[in-house]
Amino acid sequence: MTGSDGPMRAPRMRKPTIYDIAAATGASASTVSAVLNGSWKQRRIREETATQIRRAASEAGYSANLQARGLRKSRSGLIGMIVPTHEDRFFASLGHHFELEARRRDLCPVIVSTLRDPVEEARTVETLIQFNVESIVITGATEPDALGHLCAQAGIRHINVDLPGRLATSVVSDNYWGAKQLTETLIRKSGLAAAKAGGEARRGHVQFLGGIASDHATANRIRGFREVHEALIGPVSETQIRASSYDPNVNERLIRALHQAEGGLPPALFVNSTIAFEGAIRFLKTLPDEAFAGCVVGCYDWDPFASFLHFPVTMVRQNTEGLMAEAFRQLEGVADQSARLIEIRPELVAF
Amino acid sequence: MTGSDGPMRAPRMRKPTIYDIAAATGASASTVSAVLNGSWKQRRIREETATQIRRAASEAGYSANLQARGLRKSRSGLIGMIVPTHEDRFFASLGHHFELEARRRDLCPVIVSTLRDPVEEARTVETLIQFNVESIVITGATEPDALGHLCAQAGIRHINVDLPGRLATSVVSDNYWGAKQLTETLIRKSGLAAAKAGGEARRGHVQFLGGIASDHATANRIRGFREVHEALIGPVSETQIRASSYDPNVNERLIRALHQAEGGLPPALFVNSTIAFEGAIRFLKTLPDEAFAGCVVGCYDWDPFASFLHFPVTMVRQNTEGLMAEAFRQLEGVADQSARLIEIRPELVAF
DNA sequence: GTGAAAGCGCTAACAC
DNA sequence: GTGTTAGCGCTTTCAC
Repeated sequence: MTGSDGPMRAPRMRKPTIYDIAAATGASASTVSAVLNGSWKQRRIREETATQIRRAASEAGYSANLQARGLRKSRSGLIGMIVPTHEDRFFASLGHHFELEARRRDLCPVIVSTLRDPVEEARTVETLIQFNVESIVITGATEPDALGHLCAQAGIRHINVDLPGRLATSVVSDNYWGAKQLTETLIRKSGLAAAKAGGEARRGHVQFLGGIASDHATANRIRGFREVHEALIGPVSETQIRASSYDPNVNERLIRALHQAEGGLPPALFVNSTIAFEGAIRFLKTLPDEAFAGCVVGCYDWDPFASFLHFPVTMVRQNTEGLMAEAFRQLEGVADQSARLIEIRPELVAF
Repeated sequence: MTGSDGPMRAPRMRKPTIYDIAAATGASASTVSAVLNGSWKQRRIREETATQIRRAASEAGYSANLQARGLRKSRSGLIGMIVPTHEDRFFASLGHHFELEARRRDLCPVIVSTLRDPVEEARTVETLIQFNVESIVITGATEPDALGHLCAQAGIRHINVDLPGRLATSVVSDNYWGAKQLTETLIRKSGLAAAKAGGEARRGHVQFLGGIASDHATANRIRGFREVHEALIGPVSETQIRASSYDPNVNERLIRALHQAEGGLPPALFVNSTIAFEGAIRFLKTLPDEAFAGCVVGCYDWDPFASFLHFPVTMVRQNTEGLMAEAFRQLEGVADQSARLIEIRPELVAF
């Protein structure tokens, strides 16, 4: 039993402040502050005083109150990111790289998911601003500009990742390019183009499934899909594109209905996002292996397990590390007023 | 162009404070504060003053400084959680339910991943404490008690989820029970017990792969595995249990080596965690379908895609929602000093 | 080399 | 019903 108020200090006792350390060492609060936060080089403090203070601080279990520091310096050392969900490989990976980049800069990463709910998104951004975060990374927001507006109003640097906005620089995947690559691969593998060239008649057509046609990513993927399809096969009909939702259940129903109406799977299937894919395979797995003989499957987005299904899948793997690295580069760059759009190419992975 | 300093206020201008609103309305700072933070019921403020203040605040784009409020009230309205990674279905799902529970209580959820790095874990918990979070949920920590100690020292309520500690109540999956179920299913499906009973000789044995034998979860799963194995088949040999890492690469090598040494797959394979499974299937997918004829596969943990591989897999799905709900219940309960261990049963999912 | 004092923006007595 | 005042714990001139 030492008389000290050391490491086992009873819970809920007032945490020690610089004043306690000052009193304990006979130094002043400003000296303690300087010693403990590293700003002491400018203050030519005697080595002896410094060590004494540091010892006292560690004995007392002192640890700075970051809210007080933040208030005084009007900075927080926090950097925020909002994502629609963590339960998705793409966003989880973006989050992972966000944390790495943040830590590399001695910032504390705060990621909050908002479930694609505009109200929750706004509330969250508002909260981050109120905590004085240094900057905000906005990913997969339903209304990037509504959030951009909140940030601009508060004078907080921010950047859109994945989905672009007009109020800040945006770093997005090159969805158009990726969709073209994927579509071309699917059509080639399906033999549809060759069949058409040879005058052969083939039942069914290339099907696009999942996502929301009006959102930026899906819109560009559809554009890429359409363009390649038109070049290689011909016009795309309305029913070839079913992009009304990311929801697994909805997409499960869609593919089932499609299968029933057509009496089989389409010769090629372009599934937009692993989330939609998850729904689709719930139905697909009920089919016998033979059902896949005449169907090639592609998925925009990547998942390690999806690469091991009982039929081959070509996937587009987005460059999350590159997206995040570029996002931080932009956040740190000279405040180029113009809201630029930067596109990062994904990678095609075939199995 | 209104003369107002409204929504489009130039970036980086000082954000308005209650004093600005006070000056603009002729009220005092405390009145403004009371009106704007809802604590005004006790202060019987005239409806007229209140609306006037609210209007001025919204015109000025006022939003409270949460660091100042937190400093004054010594609370932050934040609740922290640390996870080893977001790139894993189990932790992503835990995180998701953590956010739901937090929001239901009007707390701002802050999840930080620490990559199973003890140093990063401690630094992160320290930072959360410094921000005065209301409580901390610790999941998948390498050293729960080291973190528990930091929290106890700062008088912060905390709870261990998934991996138990001795310094705080722990809510964990019933790994022992889950492993028994899974092992029993695998042995039954493999026909090993029947073969043994019938005096038949069968090549190979049930293999346990992945995880770290010394960590709590793995240890209990091994215990369950061993117990059922001994009851149904007999003693477990050293080589039947390979639990040295979660790393996909390591486990890919392990299963490959095993396959080579035994000249085929084991009659039953118990893979511990989807992460290890991800590595295992990198090798398994290189094998022809016939290779799986005599091998039944199980995975402790669940992934939607893993349920659609080209061989059937039995999986254990942990009850993340239940774990998190119980964690919050405990955090809110009367500060029962004893560090209890609460186990939540998972669910067996067969495909 | 070090201390005194002001103030970051907010809340909560207490006064009137 | 509303204003005055005193901090919360820290950083930062400025003085000595």
